[in-house]
Amino acid sequence: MPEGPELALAGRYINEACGGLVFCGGAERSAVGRGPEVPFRSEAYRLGAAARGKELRLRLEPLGPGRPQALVFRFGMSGGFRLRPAAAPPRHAHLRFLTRESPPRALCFVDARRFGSWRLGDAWQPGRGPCVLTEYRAFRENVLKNLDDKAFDKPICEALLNQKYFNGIGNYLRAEILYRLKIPPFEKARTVLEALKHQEQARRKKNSSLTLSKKLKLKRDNPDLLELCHTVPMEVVAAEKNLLDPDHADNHTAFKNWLQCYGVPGMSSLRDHNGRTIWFQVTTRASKRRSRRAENPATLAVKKEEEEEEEAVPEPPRKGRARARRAAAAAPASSEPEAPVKVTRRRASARKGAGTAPAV
DNA sequence: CGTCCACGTCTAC
DNA sequence: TAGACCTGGACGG
Repeated sequence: MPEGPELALAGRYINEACGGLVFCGGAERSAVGRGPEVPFRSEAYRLGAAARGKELRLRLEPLGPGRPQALVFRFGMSGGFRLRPAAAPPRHAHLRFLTRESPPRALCFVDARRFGSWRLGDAWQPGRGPCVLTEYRAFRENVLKNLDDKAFDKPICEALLNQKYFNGIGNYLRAEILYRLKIPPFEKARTVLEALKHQEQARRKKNSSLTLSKKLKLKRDNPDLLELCHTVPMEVVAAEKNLLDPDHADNHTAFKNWLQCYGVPGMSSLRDHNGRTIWFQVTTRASKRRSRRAENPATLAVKKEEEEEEEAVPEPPRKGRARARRAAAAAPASSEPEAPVKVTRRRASARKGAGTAPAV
């Protein structure tokens, strides 16, 4: 579930499904939940939610006397919220808020892997930047004003996971965003982003004579990297229709269909320096020409025809820097030169699971 | 059965 | 920059 869009959707889900409900009692915490007991109890209270990047704030507002209580959640790899009959809570529900309905229901914070957590109070985690979804202006400025930060010494694909600057971007979004512009993932972040500044200025000059509506259209049709950090996650939020049931089957299917790069057959993948898989498309001179011509591709058709050509593989990480605990697979023999890094190119026929296809 | 992989942080050599 | 923290799904033998 959980990158910016999923947190935003969880917030909407809570507000829409629970906005009209009255809750009562305290917050029931499971024995293993990664968060504190919640010092709150009320005979009648309401819930409201707001998301910022990869955090979600929940407010418990008593209808009668009593002080409100706020909680800030992070979802880790598997967290989310569900409203369920209180008698049949989902597995791994670590915090539950009961409604006053006749057969009561419970809004549950569910998190199988327990990398998620909550804290008391309404403060966002200090050090996380503005939300790419809800604070676009501030987000953009925060990046462009701080390009001297060493965070931008890193490859763009790694910088995009830095929540100090890209609060809400995660592993699938970084792939989808870079893919839209065909930016090689291991290009230095500062180089990519400095270019935006100049580009911004150049365009402003060039377009100064155009009408406002033409300017807007130009901007829409040629989004830069930072704009995509906003619009791409917005697409996910807009696409999800079954808000009231986060685990409705259609949702997942729609999401899978939306992905153009992450985990998609035909795309390539590498481990970044933190051992995370970065998905991207190997670009060739030919394919660049092709996509420039196509501009608004009937995506599926374009993907299919992607085939063998001499490739301009992005600068790979200097080392395999792979997973945590490897079963001593690749021989550690020769130290440097041949990086154990594999560029995997999946053909359309390849099996669906990630990491299956043969290296080329 | 087993191994590998997963939408994310954290902290400790 | 390795791990640690977790469960569960997909796939292989």
